[in-house]
Amino acid sequence: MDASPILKNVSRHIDLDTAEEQFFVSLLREKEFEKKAFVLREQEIGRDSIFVTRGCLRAYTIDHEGMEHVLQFAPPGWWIADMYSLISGKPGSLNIDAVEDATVLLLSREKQESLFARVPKFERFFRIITENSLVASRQRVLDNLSLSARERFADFCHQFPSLADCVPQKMIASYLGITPEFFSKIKSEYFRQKGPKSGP
Amino acid sequence: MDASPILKNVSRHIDLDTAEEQFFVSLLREKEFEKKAFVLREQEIGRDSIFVTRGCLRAYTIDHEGMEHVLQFAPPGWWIADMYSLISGKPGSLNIDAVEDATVLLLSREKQESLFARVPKFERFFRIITENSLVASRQRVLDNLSLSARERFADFCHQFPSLADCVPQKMIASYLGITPEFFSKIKSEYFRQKGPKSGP
DNA sequence: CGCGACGTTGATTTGCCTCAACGATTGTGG
DNA sequence: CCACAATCGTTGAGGCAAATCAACGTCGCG
Repeated sequence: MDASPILKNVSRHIDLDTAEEQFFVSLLREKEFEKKAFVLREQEIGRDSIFVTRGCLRAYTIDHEGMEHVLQFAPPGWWIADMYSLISGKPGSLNIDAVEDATVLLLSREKQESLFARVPKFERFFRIITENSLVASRQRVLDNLSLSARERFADFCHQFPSLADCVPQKMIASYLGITPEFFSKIKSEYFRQKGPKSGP
Repeated sequence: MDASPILKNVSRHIDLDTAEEQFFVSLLREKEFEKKAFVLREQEIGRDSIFVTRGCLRAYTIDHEGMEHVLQFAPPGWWIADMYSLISGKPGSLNIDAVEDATVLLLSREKQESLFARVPKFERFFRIITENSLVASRQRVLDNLSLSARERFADFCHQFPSLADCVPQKMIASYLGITPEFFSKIKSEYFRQKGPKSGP
């Protein structure tokens, strides 16, 4: 298991000595998923925080009409989880699957608690990344309230320029809250005046 | 200053001895705001986490067309802040003002850090309430993606039955992402078949 | 009392959805 | 390695949910 990506991620917010690093890594399980494989299904209990080292995951719900709604994409270096299920211990409503073949590191809630007990700094680490996620999620709420579909599309292109390469359009459309058909129309209109693959 | 509401709030997630309680309370500043007074304006730096003990605050942005978009209401017992500004130290885009006369307790980021240093349990407390906020915010994103205006309205009525009493309709409309006019139409249609103020 | 903010209601418009038909690409079993 | 199906993306015609615009009633407050 190559733990360097996750150690680099952790070191963005806290400093660990070698013993702490080793203890942390000893709690992780590495797992691989093929494209379209489920990491977590709705109604299951999500017991793990998931860190992606290769490929891309996605979290989404299915509504009463069978439509998918994408909550999050997780490319390498990102954390993903059904946090409702994780903190309540109850069945969640999120599906998490692999957009493309992926490798992840899993940290169960149980092991996370023992990590907090032995290396309290991690309490700080997870507080900080949760704060950052909250800022991003709230910004997304505001974007949905205040921006048109075209504006949200343009924002997405700037915020995640690389995701379009590995994620099907219909999933991005779903993330933006529009239909695949309308996404296609917006996109062609957008690149008509910007030139395909950006300007000068 | 009556610190019992905030101590009760804290005790939901961590246990404090008397010395810890006293130290925590010593870091708080109490402040009052009249209806419509600003707690924080956009472009200012939000240095405080805000706990409401009386009245009601609201956080919102103003878009390029001058329209307000409500991100959050904070009745008594709720925390509110411009977390982007709080954690980055940069000017934020949120306005926070009083929907009605309010009393709040302020904890500056600086004092919060000294609190973490002296009583590490608070690192845990804020991690947990941030996790809960994140769950709620993500659920709201999903609601905006998957529900109609009518469904969001009905959800809001169940989730915050008491807010309608102290918050003007146009602010609730803004929170739900609809116009005041359409809110009015939905509302009359909703109560036509449920009876005003709910059934038996 | 009179003014301004708020809420209501109706007529009209519009951004985005639905439905349908059609290429392009992917992938899969023979 | 190819035939075929399945999935995906594109394009157009028509429809609907919610916005906009406008007029009017009501309430709180100076």
